[in-house]
Amino acid sequence: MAITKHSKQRDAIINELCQRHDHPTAEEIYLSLKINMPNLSLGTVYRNLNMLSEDGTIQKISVGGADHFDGNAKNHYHMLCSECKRLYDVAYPVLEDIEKKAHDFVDGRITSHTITFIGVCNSCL
Amino acid sequence: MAITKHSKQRDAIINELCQRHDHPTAEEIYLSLKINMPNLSLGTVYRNLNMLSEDGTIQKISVGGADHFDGNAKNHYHMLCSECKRLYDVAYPVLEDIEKKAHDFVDGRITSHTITFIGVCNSCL
DNA sequence: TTAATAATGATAATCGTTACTGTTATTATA
DNA sequence: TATAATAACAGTAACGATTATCATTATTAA
Repeated sequence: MAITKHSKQRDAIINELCQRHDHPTAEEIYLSLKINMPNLSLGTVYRNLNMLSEDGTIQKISVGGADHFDGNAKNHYHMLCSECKRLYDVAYPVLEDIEKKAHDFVDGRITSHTITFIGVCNSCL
Repeated sequence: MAITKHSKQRDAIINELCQRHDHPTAEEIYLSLKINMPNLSLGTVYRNLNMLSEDGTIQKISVGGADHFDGNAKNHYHMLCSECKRLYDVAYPVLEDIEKKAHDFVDGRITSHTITFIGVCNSCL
């Protein structure tokens, strides 16, 4: 089902996600918002995050364990700390031509790409 | 717990994973092996796949939904078909210097990287 | 050959996520 | 601005993937 009607809950979810840059999980967003919206439902958070990532307003990031969400819809890269499992933005310039170049190595059509660096963040070192 | 003792089950899992190139899930491996090992346990498959991927013998690939496993431990890239969710190898040359280059954009140490192309495979087009 | 214990099979428990259901809020129209 | 249609909601049950537990079996070293 596409988004047609407005809702306070969805506004709050988008707002929360755009204000923080730590790529929270659905449950982390839920816990943050529940303080001021005591009868918010976890299912509502999941439903909205999925709708928003399907229509390209936000990004869903699957790196094992729980999915993370990113309010920045523009393609960019991430680093996953293998110790604390936190996910960081990496401002490495996006490889604009990699999808075109990769076409020769693929049987099909490429629509996007992701790069994830794995390592250990400074607070874990 | 690190691997110390030998087991038929682990041999069979490694063998199965190295013979096929379709990046099966734990359950797919389990179902294949169960034909000739009727009392193989799914937990055994998971336990061994995790141990093997921890010590670098195989790769675990998390792309949403169930984890996939790859008997080729050398770094290489993948394409995920957004239609059928199958995972394909992409023989795009590995960007040997990207981790060094990315270091400037990261607070921490990078140990590896993955690239996943998203698209639609030929059998779905 | 025996003793120590890693690894197993079977199953219960957990975790993240989705589906269901009756109620509420939003929106378009009279 | 009342009414009707229905998207979105809260609460909860169900689900699929994975991990944990535990008694038994297989491997290995002495």
